[in-house]
Amino acid sequence: MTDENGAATIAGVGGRGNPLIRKLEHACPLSVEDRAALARACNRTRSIEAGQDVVHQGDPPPNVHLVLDGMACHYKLMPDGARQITGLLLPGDFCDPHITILDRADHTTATLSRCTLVEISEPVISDLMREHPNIAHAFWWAMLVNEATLREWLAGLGRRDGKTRMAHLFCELLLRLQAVGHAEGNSFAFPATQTDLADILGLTNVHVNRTLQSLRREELIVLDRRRITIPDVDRLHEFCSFDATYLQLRDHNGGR
Amino acid sequence: MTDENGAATIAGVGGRGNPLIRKLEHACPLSVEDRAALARACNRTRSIEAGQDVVHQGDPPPNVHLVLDGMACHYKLMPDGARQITGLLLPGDFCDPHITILDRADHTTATLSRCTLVEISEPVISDLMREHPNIAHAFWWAMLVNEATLREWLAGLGRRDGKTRMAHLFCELLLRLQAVGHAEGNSFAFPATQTDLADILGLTNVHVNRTLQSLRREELIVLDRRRITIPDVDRLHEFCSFDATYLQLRDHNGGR
DNA sequence: CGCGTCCTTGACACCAGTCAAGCGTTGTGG
DNA sequence: CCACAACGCTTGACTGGTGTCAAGGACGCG
Repeated sequence: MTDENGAATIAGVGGRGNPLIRKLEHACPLSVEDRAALARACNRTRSIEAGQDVVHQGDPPPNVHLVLDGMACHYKLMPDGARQITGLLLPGDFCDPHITILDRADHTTATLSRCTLVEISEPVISDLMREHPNIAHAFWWAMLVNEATLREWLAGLGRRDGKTRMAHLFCELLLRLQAVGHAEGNSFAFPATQTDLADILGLTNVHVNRTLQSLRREELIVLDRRRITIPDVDRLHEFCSFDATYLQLRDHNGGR
Repeated sequence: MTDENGAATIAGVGGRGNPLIRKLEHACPLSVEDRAALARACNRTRSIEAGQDVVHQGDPPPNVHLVLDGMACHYKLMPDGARQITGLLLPGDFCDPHITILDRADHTTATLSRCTLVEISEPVISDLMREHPNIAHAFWWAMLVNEATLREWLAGLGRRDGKTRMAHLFCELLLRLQAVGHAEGNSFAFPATQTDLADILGLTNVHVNRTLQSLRREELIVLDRRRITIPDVDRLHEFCSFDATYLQLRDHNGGR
């Protein structure tokens, strides 16, 4: 389970490349000390392959997991075996820092691609928040953005059809990945399978396939070898009435 | 806007009848001082009639609103005018205590029935949390339960059909209302219209009507003059595979 | 080369949406 | 006291977005 390409990764997460730092700087400016403390908390990474459960529904809540690279998710299993993904964890994302307050997890955390993770214990989180007010503020901010995203997804499942729902998701992913420097222009890696996508959107894999084709036919997206490119971002935004307010991102790539 | 039957209400919220205190005691036991501090924060109530917006989507985040009586909700308006309710506020519920971190609200808060509300300013919240560790803990708990509920609703919209979705909602409401002493046995007031219910469940009012009839026909619920009675709770739970874990309630009516 | 996983396609069924009309209750004002 | 409007509830006929089932194709991996 230890990281194979460890050296490169560790070098990466210490500097400006650390997606956690990039993400939190959308909340408020961080001092050099803040950044150093965050980098220190990220020094023990591990790599997990795709499709692995990290925390099981019903388990007592474990340490906080942070994604440094790859794509993970939270999901719930319905009694009939259906799966609903309730959140995507992109680089820089972590599950609730105070999750340990609860008795048991209400959902499972799993990887959708090979992931580089960091596990941070509750005391370390608490120390970070106590000694670095900016970090405390940023953690709060991240938690509130998580919740706002949950509401946006809920509204989408309730009131959008499959096609706009999917388009909306791609708009969100592009922005979130750009915010942590994991997009290249208007394209980003999308390692999830169509079945995963179906479990995000509340559809079936068959219908996802058709919807995807429809979006491609209209050239709203390009999907090639698990990479999504959005040829005309404005057009896609207009198509699904995307409003990024809920993500609470500052001017992208701006920092501070 | 001031409370008309003010005296009675204020007397009520000071004692054990205060739904906020009853709710938070599901998180951890509260001392006499904790309870007194909470009661003090609730001393200025106001009454608002049904169907009024309290905080508008896009407004800068205002004070924290707490519901003492009645039913309110968070909703989002879709570009085509459709409404999706993303959360129900029952007695004892409040919107995120740290909402003021964000620039602007991503959703609207509105009443579904005549409501008794309390507005608490951010500094008061901060003081409460600083000087009463139990209250701080309980606020965290409440926020995490909110989020877990959001996930449960999301899973329902994605992976349950209309009938079980509705049944599941009624199971949740019964438990939440029992937890704050606003249910009578297995029945509770449900002031929302069928259109409101549709906006909660992601359905149309027409379909809600049919679904409701179906549940009544099978005697899973009784609905009479805006009051819902559940004749056989176990049967309803089984019907929709209800698992109350996400609500994180201690033994009901137990306290501590 | 053979197997597994994922993607693709077609035919058909059904849950839920749309449109439209009618009914009941409540509240209001002439 | 009745007329009338407003609102919420109910019903029917029809449509359509998605699900289901089933089969085959493409690709990667051992």
